[in-house]
Amino acid sequence: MEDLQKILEAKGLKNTRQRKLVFSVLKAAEGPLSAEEIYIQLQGEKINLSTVYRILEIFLQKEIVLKTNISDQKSTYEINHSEHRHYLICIKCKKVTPISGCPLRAYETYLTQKNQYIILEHKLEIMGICPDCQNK
Amino acid sequence: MEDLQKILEAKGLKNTRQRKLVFSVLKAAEGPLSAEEIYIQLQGEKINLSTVYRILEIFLQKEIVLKTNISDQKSTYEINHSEHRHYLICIKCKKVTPISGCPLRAYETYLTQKNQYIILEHKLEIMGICPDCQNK
DNA sequence: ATAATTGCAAACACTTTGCATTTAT
DNA sequence: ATAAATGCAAAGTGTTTGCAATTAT
Repeated sequence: MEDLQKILEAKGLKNTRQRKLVFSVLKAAEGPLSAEEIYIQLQGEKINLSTVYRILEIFLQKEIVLKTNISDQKSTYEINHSEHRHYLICIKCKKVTPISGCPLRAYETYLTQKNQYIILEHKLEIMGICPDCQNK
Repeated sequence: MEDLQKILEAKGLKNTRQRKLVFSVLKAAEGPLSAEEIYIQLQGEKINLSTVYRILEIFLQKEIVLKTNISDQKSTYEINHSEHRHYLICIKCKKVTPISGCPLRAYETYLTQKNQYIILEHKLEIMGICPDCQNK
């Protein structure tokens, strides 16, 4: 957790109990989590759901987390390992599996040239049926 | 619009005035539209926003449209040209530009083998700054 | 000490739903 | 004639906000 302290300090943010909590939940998570999922994992701790939202918002601004809209309504958040990641999403059990590597670097270069776009980032989500659900 | 009539008939759905309207707006659109954007384009016509939502929902089930969450909150919809598409999204003006071709077919094959996943579909969104906004 | 952060409750934005009425078949 | 679709208003989610109280520096 020393990570966080330095990061926050460097960005002029206070190292509060609630921020540590949210950060630790995200750090331990396998995949992206919604604000509510984080909040639920913190039952017993004194923290408000709106505080979770505010923390995620400021973590996002400071690029400590990434935000995605994998599923329909809820946004989800994950630690921003600068090396970026994509996920396989099982349409049956909703399990989210990280995949290593990104197939799009070369393609981005091509697109930049063709469309005169300055490309900053991309989101890729691949949906399918996971091995477990195939055997049901 | 004869398209729609046949499609609906084949799926046991009624060919209503409202469904024709929503379909025609989507057909004319350059990129994905939110329910509200569709509704706004139909001002003057007698149609309710909740009807737009219901129509989009049933079009989605019947695979007449595709649904995405490009931006934060609102879902957007587009005609399901079976040949699938991806978009460049300008982070400044929010303009959505379709790109031709999909760079992921080969990669999907590779993933299937590596992860034992049955891959059904994917979403790819590429964010950047469009040529117009670069000159501002 | 003081500026930033939090909790709480209330507001907001997007979407869904129940039910009576209308419409396409 | 009848089952499906719509309009309307009300309820449901997920998220944001104003303000007073608390907390990290």
